[in-house]
Parts: sequence; structure tokens; C-alpha cells
Amino acid sequence: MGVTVKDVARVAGVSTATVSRALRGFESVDPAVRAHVLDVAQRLDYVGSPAAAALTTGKAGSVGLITPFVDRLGFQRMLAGIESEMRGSSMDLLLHCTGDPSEPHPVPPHKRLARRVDGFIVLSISADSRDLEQILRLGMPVSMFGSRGADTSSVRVDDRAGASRAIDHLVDLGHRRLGIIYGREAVDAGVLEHEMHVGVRDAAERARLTLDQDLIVAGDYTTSGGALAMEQLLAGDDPPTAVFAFSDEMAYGAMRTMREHGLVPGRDVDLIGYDGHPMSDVLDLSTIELPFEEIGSTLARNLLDELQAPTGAHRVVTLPTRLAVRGSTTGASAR
Amino acid sequence: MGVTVKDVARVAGVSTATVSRALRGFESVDPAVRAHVLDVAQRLDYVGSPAAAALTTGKAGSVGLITPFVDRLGFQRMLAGIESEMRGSSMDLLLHCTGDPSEPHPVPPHKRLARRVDGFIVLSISADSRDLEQILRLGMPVSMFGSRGADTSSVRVDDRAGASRAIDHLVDLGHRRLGIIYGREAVDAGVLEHEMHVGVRDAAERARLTLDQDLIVAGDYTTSGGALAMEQLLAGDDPPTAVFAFSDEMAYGAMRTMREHGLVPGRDVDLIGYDGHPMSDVLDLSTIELPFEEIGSTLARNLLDELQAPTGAHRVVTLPTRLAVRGSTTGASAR
DNA sequence: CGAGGGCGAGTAACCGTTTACCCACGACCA
DNA sequence: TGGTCGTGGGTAAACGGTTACTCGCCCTCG
Repeated sequence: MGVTVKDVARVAGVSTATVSRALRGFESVDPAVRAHVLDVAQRLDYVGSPAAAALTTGKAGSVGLITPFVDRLGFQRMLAGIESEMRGSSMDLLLHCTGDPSEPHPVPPHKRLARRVDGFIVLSISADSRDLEQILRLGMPVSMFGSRGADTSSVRVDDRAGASRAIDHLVDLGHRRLGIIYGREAVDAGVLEHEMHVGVRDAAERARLTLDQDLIVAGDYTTSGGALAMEQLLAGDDPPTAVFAFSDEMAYGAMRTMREHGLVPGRDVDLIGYDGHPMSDVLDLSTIELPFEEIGSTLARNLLDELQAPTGAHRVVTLPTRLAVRGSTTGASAR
Repeated sequence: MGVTVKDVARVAGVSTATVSRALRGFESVDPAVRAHVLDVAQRLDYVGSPAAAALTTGKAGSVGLITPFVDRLGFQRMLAGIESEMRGSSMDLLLHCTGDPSEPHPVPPHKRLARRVDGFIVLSISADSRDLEQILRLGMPVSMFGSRGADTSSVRVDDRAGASRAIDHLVDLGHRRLGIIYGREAVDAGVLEHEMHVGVRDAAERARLTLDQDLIVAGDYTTSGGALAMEQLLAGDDPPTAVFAFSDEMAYGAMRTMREHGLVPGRDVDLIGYDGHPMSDVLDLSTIELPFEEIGSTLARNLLDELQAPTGAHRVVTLPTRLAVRGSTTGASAR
């Protein structure tokens, strides 16, 4: 149903081999012939069949993006970064969401997906995930977010420093009684979250501060979880004067709880989040900003580079965070 | 580098034709033989080559998602809906972002993309876009968000009713002086936005209300645009007592401006948005909720159905909106 | 008991590109 | 002037499945 190399070859009066060579810009083709072929191809509105090309070359011409979630705020920003980087290349992007790892598929989807792509970008799957093992076992180039060591190229954020930064900020404002809303129980937590706990502890130690274990609660990375966590923090006898939430979304939930209690962030309780979503500016929430777009573009770049010129080397890039001070941390509530 | 039908055929002691038939579940294969072939395929860890299959059948086995933006809040929710619907099918999802239509690509990307997919899901591209024309001209199944008439299957939201609903709500609260923050100048606007203007006008007429043209300003669908728009509204001699923003994101920006002016939504000025993002709950913003996930899943379902059993029919689905009343519309500011 | 029919399975052509291999031709050197 | 080398370009064999066509066999019906 389409025009093929054969058609172009016939019209241009050359062989299909020459058409192919001309189209792919080989230097072994006479410039005049190449120009002619290009012209004919253009006139015939020829578009190559990726399937056929993939079949012969073994290169699929696309990369797979694997992510456990699609509805988290950071995702779309990483995706935007990935997208902008991929636009230049001629690669296509295949999206696959692992989602709930409940029902085991008859054929693990990665096997199927692997035949369609040349490499993977993997977004923060917890380190112990079986999914990740399977993907790595495929032996294809992988660019992942969140380091697992050096067994693959990865982009990570200096979460330890970022978390420390948040605590430092609160301490600088005079707070001594801090609440922490973290994401998940350590048992399912990936490396990333662990780093944040370490960063918090380090900063607390430096400030000669002991954290009250009752003020360290889980928020499940959701707004509702954050709301519940804040509820818990406020319910105690001696509530914190400042709270650090491990994600902006949890901080948003915490803000809702505060509002319901008639409390104003920055006046009654200081609150700082982690992620730096655009919304935090609107909500006047102080936060540690993560360079999501840059994470995405770096992930894509690493993979594309490796695909273009395979070296087998594993690049590990660590990107910095930035403290954004807004109205939710004023120190007014520090005793 | 992989195990092919030939290998399976050899090991199973049958021909490749039989392997293919068994794997695809044809009934013309003896059940015992089929079971045996399946077993061998499983044992050899056989995974078919999508490229080869695509080449012979002409079916790519994937659908393309085309969207002009990837960083708008509604996108990820539609994507989540699409994703969940696609998970059941064996189709893969190819993401393509048209982005800024500035630099014309040598080969329009859709031509290339079209050879990789069996159909398209197109997200709200403005109706006059050349991109859309090109996609339709391809003659492939298309499922689009935002109707353009009945020349393709589409899912739309009853934006006219939704916008009316917002105005009705404000009027019910006693407001007579309304501000409107719309998205873009009519010239680039798609059908969707036009519907909203009609809905606003209808509701105003029903309420025997004349809208002050000075209180109708553009916000470019961004928070910063919304902030600027609100600035403009507040700068006038006789500012509105209530404002309807055509998107939640613009409403968020408006809230920021209000905060900077020491104004509280729901007390000093009522504010209602449009979209129903989860964040609006946190911000206590009244809004018209759109069923984004359902939009996404319906888009996907329509396309998948058409691909599975081509009818050529164009389904047009209109989904309803829902008013969510929160603290930002109390009527307190209505004179 | 022979012919016809149906069913299961094999043969091989084909999908559209790519590329290893080979060839023809002109130039250059001896 | 003949041999050699280099270069542009054609031939054809893959790549891995799918499927139209064909065939043999057994069952059944006349």
C-alpha cells in the first residue's frame, strides 16, 4: 500500500541497493546519483518502512521508557526533558507503565518490549524490584533514574545533600523540634529514600539535634498520605514547630490538614517540601527543587549516546538540588 | 541473536507454518500439536519479532499518541487513562510530542510515525492546525480529544455546559460582577475554548447579566498567565467580586496574585477554576471537574475497538463535567 | 470397494530493506 | 600498451514471520 524502495529504484533508474545507499547518505554514491535518488524519493513521497529496516539491521529505532507510575508530578517533567532530547534524534519513544506488580503476565512484558526497542530508560523503580532485574538481564543499554551502583548508566539526585539542606534551613531559622514526613516504610524503599534519611540524620547531628521518633511518620508520597501524616504530627502532646516532607505532594496534603486546623504554614508551623513542583510556587511552599527536566534530558542523552556509539561504559551523573525559600518557612513558629 | 520460529519448528519437529499457527491460536491446529509447540516455545524462551510480524501483516502492533504538550496537568491523567486501557491489549504506545510548530521538519514526523503505528490518539490540537490535517490525510484510524465535527472518532467534554455551570454557581451565590480568565485569543483557539465562551454567554444571558468586556482577559493557560490576568482584573476601577478561570492552572496563578494583594479567595473575591486537578482540593479551589482518566480510557478504547474490528464508523462521545464546590466560592464577596 | 471430502500440516513465496559480494570500467603505472 | 587497482553500482541473499496453496491421509458415503 505504500511506495517502496523498488518503486524509487525503478523511477530513478537505479538499483534498490543504490537507493538505500543514497538515502542513508553513504559516501560511496556519486553525488549526482544521490541527488537524483533523493529527488525521486521526495517526489514519490517515499517513506521507509521501519519494520523492514528493523528486520535487517536488528535496530528497532526506538527506546522504551519504563516507569511504575505515570501520574506522579515529577513524571511529566522528566518526560518533557526526555522528549525534548529525543526530538533531535530520529528515535521514537515507547511508553510502558509497569504499574501494579500484582498479576504476573504470561510473558513478562519486557521481553516483548525488548524486541521493539534498542534500549531502555527506567524511572525510579525500587531497587529490589524483580522488574528491574529482568530488564538488566536483557543485556540492553539502560539509562536509569536512581542509582543502584554502577551496573548501569544512571542519573541521580544528591538526595542526601538535598535532605540535609532542608534540615539545615529549618535549623537556621531557629527550629529545634522537627517533624519528618517520609514516603514509605524502609522495607520497600529504594536507595533514594534511604539517602534522604541519611541526609536528615547527618544534618541533625551536625546541629546537635536529636530527632523525636514520634515525629517521623510515613506519608506514602501522596497528598492524602501527607494530610494524614500531618494529622498525626499535630495530634501529639508536643507537636513540631517545623516539618520537612519528603515530597511536595505530601507537603500539599500537610497544608490541607493545617488549613483544616486553622494553622497557617510559615506562621504557626513551618513547612518545607521536596521536589520543587511549579505548584509549590503558587502555594508559597518552601522546597528543595529537583531538576526534573534535566534529569529527563540527561537520561535520554546518556542512552542515545550509548546507542549511537556503544562503549559499554556506565556513566553515573549526580545532579544537585536547590533550596527555594518561600513563605512557608519564616522561622516565626520557632520558639 | 534470538531464537526464531525456525528453532522452535526444528525442536518441536514441525514446520514454521505450524509454529506460527499454533502460536497465534488458529483452530486448524491439532490441540496436541499446539500444546507441544507452545511448550517448546516456552522452553526455548521464544519471543516473536514484532518487526517481522509487522512486515508481513502490515500491522505495526502499536498506537501513536500525539500531543502538543506533555507538561500540562491534564496530560498525565489522560495518559494514565490511556495506559490502563492499553494494558489489556497487546498494543504498545508510541509517544510523540508535536511541540512548538516552529521549525518544519524535512519529513513531517507523522509520515514516519504512521509507518510505526496502526492508529493515532490525538490530544487537543487546535482545530486549524496543519498537523491535524496531515494526520487525518493519512487515512488511518484516529481517536481524538476535542471534536472537530464527525470526521473522526472523538471524545469531548461538554465544555459549554461546564462553563455555564461555573457561571450559574457564581450567580447562585449572588455575584453580579464577574471576571473571566480565558486561555488564548480566539484566533488560535480550538473548538473547545469557543464552546466555553458560548457557555459563559448563555449562562449570563439566562441570568440577565451583562459581562463587562474589561473583565474578560486572557491567561494563556499558565499559572503565570493567570497571575497576570488576575493582576489586570484587580487593577480596574471596579474589580469583579468573582472570577471564573478557564483552567485550574490559571486559577492557581490568580490565587498567587490574590495572596500578594492580601486577598483571600472565598472571602474577598470568589474564584472558580476548570479542570478539577487533584491540587485544587489542596488549594481549596472550587472547580469544574473534568473526567480526564475517563477521557483517556475512552480515547484508547475507541481506537482499540476500531483496530480490532474496523467499521469505519466515527463514534463521538461527550463526557459530562462536575461542579466541585470548595472554599474559594462562598458568596461572601458578593455585594 | 472406490471416490469424494475434510482436516491437519508442509512448501514456499512474500513483506521491504540492507548489505556482502561481485563486476565493469577507467585511470594509472610499469 | 597491458596489468592492476580503485570506485561506483548491480545482484541477490538474508532478516523472521505469515499465509496462500498444496498435499496426503483417513473417514464416509454411494
